[in-house]
Amino acid sequence: MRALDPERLAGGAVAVAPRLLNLVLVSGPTAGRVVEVEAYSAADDAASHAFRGRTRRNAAMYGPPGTLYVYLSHGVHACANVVCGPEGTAAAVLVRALEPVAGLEQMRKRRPTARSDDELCAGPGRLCAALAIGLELDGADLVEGDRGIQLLDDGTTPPATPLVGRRVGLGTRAGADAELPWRFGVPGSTSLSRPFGEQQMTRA
DNA sequence: CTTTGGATCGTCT
DNA sequence: GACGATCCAAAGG
Repeated sequence: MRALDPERLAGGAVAVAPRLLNLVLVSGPTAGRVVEVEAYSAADDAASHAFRGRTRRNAAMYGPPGTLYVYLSHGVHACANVVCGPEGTAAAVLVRALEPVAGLEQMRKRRPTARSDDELCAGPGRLCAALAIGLELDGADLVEGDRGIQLLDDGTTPPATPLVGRRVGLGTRAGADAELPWRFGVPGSTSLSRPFGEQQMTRA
């Protein structure tokens, strides 16, 4: 296990997102391997929280690459993003699913509704619950790991050919391009939030 | 299996 | 005052 090379966070959300696959997110005694992510560009992406400029909520997105951006979804679930470069552009990558690696006992206690270990971190809200990632961690430095949460490289390289698909759950915002293939996954993973490919349209 | 609606609250209009 | 980058349980086929 070694610290994340900052170079891996340079280059914009769409370029960075697939490169984050297979890194390990560690939060206290719990840890999971990143198996699914989504890119959120800023100025050119109506689906991004930073599309309309800086606000109190999205301030962390304007921090340096490697900053953790946590927001509350539907007043119920926290979702975690990794801010990437170039610094100040407010580009970020949403972590959508992890494969549980350590602290499974703790995760099961935090997520009693999970039917199997594969479901513990299979979803942006789910993984935050399993790793106890809350709003209080917004703005943490994932490279230094100063606040008990860190992104590490255990030597596993990103998949040469990641799964690619459309982003999930985009709102009905005018201008948001739901067709963009900005969702990436690790082929064969059994911890994805949902399948890739020409699948369901949970939104009409 | 698919579809539907409720929960719940910080943020922005 | 409206609305989610979601999750889950319940109801319907």
